[in-house]
This record gives sequence, C-alpha cells and structure tokens, in this order.
Amino acid sequence: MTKYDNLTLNHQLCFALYAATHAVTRAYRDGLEQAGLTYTQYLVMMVLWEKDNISVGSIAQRLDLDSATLTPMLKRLEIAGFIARKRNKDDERVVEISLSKAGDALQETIAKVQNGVACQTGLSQEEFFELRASLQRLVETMPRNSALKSAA
Amino acid sequence: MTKYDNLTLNHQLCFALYAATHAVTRAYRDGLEQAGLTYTQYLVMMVLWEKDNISVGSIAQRLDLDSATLTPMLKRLEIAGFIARKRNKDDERVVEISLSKAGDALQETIAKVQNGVACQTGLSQEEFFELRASLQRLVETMPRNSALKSAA
DNA sequence: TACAAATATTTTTATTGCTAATAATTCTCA
DNA sequence: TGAGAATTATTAGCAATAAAAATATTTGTA
Repeated sequence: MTKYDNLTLNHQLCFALYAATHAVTRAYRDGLEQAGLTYTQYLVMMVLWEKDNISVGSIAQRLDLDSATLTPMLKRLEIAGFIARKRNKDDERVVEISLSKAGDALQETIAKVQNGVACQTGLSQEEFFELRASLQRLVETMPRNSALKSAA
Repeated sequence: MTKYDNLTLNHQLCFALYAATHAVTRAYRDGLEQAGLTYTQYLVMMVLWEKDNISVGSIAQRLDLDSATLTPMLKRLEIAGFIARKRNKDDERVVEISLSKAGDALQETIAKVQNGVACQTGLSQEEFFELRASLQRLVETMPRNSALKSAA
C-alpha cells in the first residue's frame, strides 16, 4: 500500500477517469475509423451537428481547446470532405465552419456506432444521468485556466 | 437540436468524460511539470507507488496500454531518474521496473499537488465516492478488447 | 530439436496538444 | 481621423501519446 493513504481516493478518481475515457474511446474507435474519424474529430463533428455554421473560436470554447490545436484538426476534416471553412463577411477575422453534405450525412452512420457503444456501457438510464451530472459538476467547479499558478 | 435526440444522452456522456479528463489533467499539469512528470507518466508512477518491482506487462495491463506505448514512456522516466529497468533473472524476457530513490521521494512532492487538485474539484467525499464507483463500473462493464469487431 | 508462445523493443506513422510568434481585421479613444 | 490595442485564426516548432507491424530474445512444448 502507498504511504499516502489519505490520497488514495484521489488516486482512484484519476485512474477511474483515465480508464473510463480510454474504455469509451476504444469502444468507439473501430466504428469511427470505418467512418473516417478519430475520436476527437468526432467530438468536433458533434458540436457541429448540434449547431452548424459556427466560428473556430466557438468550437474551441465548447471543447475547451486552443484554436491552435483546432485549426489542424479542422483542416483534416476539411480534407476528408466533412466540413467547409469560410471567412465571415461581416467580420473577416472570423472563420466559420459549416457541415458539408457528407458531414451531415455522417451523423446517421455515427448514430449507429453510438448506439452500439451505448449498449456496451451497461449503465441504466439512471446511472447514466447520475454519472453525467457528476462529471459536469466536476468540470464546472474546476477552474478553467489554471489561475492558481501563483499559489503553487 | 440534433436529428438524433435519442442519442443526446450518449453525446453528453462523451463530452462529460472528455471535459472532465481534460479539466483534471490541466489542473495537475503545472504541478506535475514542476516535478518533472507528464500526466501519463504520473499515472505510471502511481502504479509503481502502489506496487514496486513489477513487469512492463503488468503496468501495461494496469493502465490498459500497449507495451509498445509504455516502453518509450518508461525510457523517459528512466532518463529522468525516477525508475530503473532490469531483466528478470528467472525469465529474461521480462523487464522489471523499480522505483529509484528519487522516484520514491517524488511521491511526497506529488502528494501535495494532488492535495491541491482535490481541493479544486469541489466534490464532497460522498460525491467523490459515487463518481468513482460509477466510473469503475463503467470500465468494468465495457469490453476490454473490442471483441465486437465482427458485429460492427 | 523444431516450432509455438510470451515478452519487450524498435520502427513507423498519425494525432493531439501546447507555446510563441505572426498576420489580418476590428475596435477604441485621444 | 489615426495610432495603438484587442480579437481571431493561422503557422511553426516541439514533445508526448498511441497504435500497428515487424523484430529480437527467451521460454515452453510437442
């Protein structure tokens, strides 16, 4: 056993989060690969399926990623033919991302993949809700930008 | 709204997992960086703090990673001086990983980092338990090796 | 002894993700 | 109006994670 038993809980939460993310990612992977997406690209597509024609910054904010990380991802999605990028007429600093026909059609394909994964989770709807709520609460509570830098 | 509302829950769980992992990872990052670890390396160290002198395969199994992914990580940890690697005398196929003095001492440093992160989660001990349990149940239920490949 | 299995490494490739610097546009306010 | 600040996205450069495939090396087995 570890010398710092009082922190064991914390260890486990780290592990649990890590392991759960990996398990879910892996469950998706084959299906997504056949559709031509990585897991993170799939998250981007979900943002767009929820709301089309939004800026790079909006997507970045939604996924809590830097736009510098997003740009190459969006390029790959554009090359794959799932999205289009064009400058906003009113504000030319802004690049707007829109679904292509293929990107829109992809949703149906992916819905089947999701369905398969959902069956594998073995969670009841109630557990599902509970877990999601806990995770969201966690995310909302955690400071966005590590503002405690100076305190470290 | 999306055309596939019946899958919205699932979307949210994906997002929630992704966002939570990122939030936690980010909360750790500065502290870990100062200690000389990445988040994934920190997970490896936790495995060793829990049980020292184990094989590469054991660590891989514990973290659900391929040994080919682990080998370069372990090399970095060795270069950093936190672990040592040596062949098992009885079975020379096996490489055993052990904590160095520095690797052992690191636990105390990291404990402080963890403590700081724990404070940021804003979770009560009860919520903590609940969340962890849900995640663990999820991981246990999900098939390890995507054995449903043929069904896809 | 020959072949199969187990274990870890190497090689290769792709993606994610970060920081810092840059470019282009828009806003502000003196 | 016009200079400089702020916003938005991109580029460049870097390191780490992750997987697949091929390759030793050792051990077990028939």
